[in-house]
Amino acid sequence: MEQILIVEDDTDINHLIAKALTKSGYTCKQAFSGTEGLLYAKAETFSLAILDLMLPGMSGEELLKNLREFTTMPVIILSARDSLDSKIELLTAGAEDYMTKPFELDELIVRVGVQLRRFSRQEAPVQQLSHKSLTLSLEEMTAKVKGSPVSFTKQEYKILELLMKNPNRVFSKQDIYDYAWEGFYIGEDKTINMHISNIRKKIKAVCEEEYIETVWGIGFKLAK
Amino acid sequence: MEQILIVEDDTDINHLIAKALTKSGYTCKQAFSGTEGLLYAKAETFSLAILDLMLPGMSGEELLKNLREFTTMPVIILSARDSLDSKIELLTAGAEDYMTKPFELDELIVRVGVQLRRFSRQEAPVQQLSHKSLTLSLEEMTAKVKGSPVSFTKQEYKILELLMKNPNRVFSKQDIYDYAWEGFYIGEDKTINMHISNIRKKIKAVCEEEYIETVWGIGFKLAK
DNA sequence: ACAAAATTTGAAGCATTAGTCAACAAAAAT
DNA sequence: ATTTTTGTTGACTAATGCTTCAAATTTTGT
Repeated sequence: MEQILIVEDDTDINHLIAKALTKSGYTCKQAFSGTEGLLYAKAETFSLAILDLMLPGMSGEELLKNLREFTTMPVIILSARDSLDSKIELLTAGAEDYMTKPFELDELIVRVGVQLRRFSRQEAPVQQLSHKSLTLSLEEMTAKVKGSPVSFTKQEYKILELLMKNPNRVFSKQDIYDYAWEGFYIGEDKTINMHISNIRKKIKAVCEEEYIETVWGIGFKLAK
Repeated sequence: MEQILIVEDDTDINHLIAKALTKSGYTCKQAFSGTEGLLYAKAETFSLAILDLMLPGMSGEELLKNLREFTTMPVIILSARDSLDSKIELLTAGAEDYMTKPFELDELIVRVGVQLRRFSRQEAPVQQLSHKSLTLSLEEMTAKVKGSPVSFTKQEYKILELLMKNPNRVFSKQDIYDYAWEGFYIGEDKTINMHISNIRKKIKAVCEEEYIETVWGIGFKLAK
C-alpha cells in the first residue's frame, strides 16, 4: 500500500489533498508543521511526500534537505511562491516536482501518480511460477493466492514447486520424495499426505478452488 | 553522455532550447515534426525527450504513445495548451512532466536535470543502497537509519550489502557465507545468527521497524 | 449398498532451527 | 604492550516444522 506524507499548514488545503488522495486509493499521513512532518518521516516509511514551503516550525526547504539525508522518496513541492529562483533551488535540492498555488487538485493527483509510477518501475521482475491464481516466486520464497500472501514451509514449497513446474503431470509419492527430500529417505506415505493436506488447508483458508488433485492409487497433480 | 531529443516545430524555440541544453553539457538532437522525432527515437538512444504538442506530421500525443511502445525514457511535454484535461491526459499516458508555454528556459533545464537525476539513479552502478529508511554507502563504510548514523562492522556491513542488493530475495546461510566471507569458510550456523542478531540490535536502537526477516528453514531476507 | 482401500484430520512427541547471553579468541587501534 | 573492538563459539531456551499414530472420512470396485 502506498502511503503519502502531506506537510501543509493550511488545514483546509491539507484536508482537501488528503481526501482526494484517499479517494484515489492512497493512504495519507497529515502533518501541519515542518517539524511534525520530519517526525513522521523518521517514524514511518512513505512512498512520496507533498511539502508546502511556508511552514511553521521548519521551512519546506529545510525539511527537504533533512529528508534527503535518509530518504530517496519522491517529493512534490507546493508553494504560493511563483519565483523562478525558488523553483530552481528546490528542484535542484532534490524535489521531483514543483506546483504553484493555487493549483488544480486533479493535476496534483496525476503528478503523484507519475512519481509513483516511475518509482515502482525500478523493481526488477522476479522469476515466478503461477497456476490459476496461485503464484510463487522461487527467489523470494513467497506465495500468493488471489493476491493474498500465503506462507508455506520449506517442504511444502518444494512440493508445490515440483507440481507447478510440470502442470498436468502426475507425481507419485516416490517422485515427490526424491525431489523434495535430500538423501534416500524412505518415509511413510503419511508424511507426504500430511504435507499435501497442509498445503490444501492453507490455500483453502484464502480460496475455495481446488489446487491439488488426487489421482487415486498413483499420486498427485495440479487441478485444472 | 546524455543525449536529449527535442521535438518542436517552432524553429526559434527549438534552437533556444537546444542552445541552453548544450550549454548545460547535454547533446541534443533537434526534430521539427512528430514523424521526424519518431524516426530519430527509433534510430538512436536518448536519455530524455522534450515534446511539443502541436506538431506537424504527428501530434505530440501520438508521438508519446508511440515512444512508450519501445522506450522508458523520461518525456517532458511543452504546450501552449493550459487545459487541465490535456495535462492529465498526457501525464497519465506516460509523460513525466508538463510545462505550459510560455515557459522559463531555466526552469526547463532544471526539470530536465530532475528527470535525468532520477533516471540515472536507476541505472548507475550502485554506490549507495537504500531500503525503507536504511541507507548505506558502499565506498564509505557508513550507514544511516532515519538520518541517524549507525556503525556496522565489516561482516555486518557485508551481510546488509547482500540483502539490500536483492531486496525480497531470500538468502540461505550458505549464500551469506559465500558472499561475506573469503574462502570456503564453513563456520557454524550460530555465527551468522549472531551477526544478524547484532545488526537487528543496532537498528532497533534507532528505530522500531523490522528490517531483517527470518524465513524459517531457509534463511533471511529484508523485511517489506 | 457394502466392504476394502486410500486419504484426510487432529493430536502428540520428536527433531531441527533460530535467538540470546556470556565467554573467549582474534584482530585492530592506542 | 595494552586496551578496545570485532568475530566466533558453546550452552541454553524458545519457536517452528516434521513425522508418526490412530481415528474419521472419502473413494473405489464389486
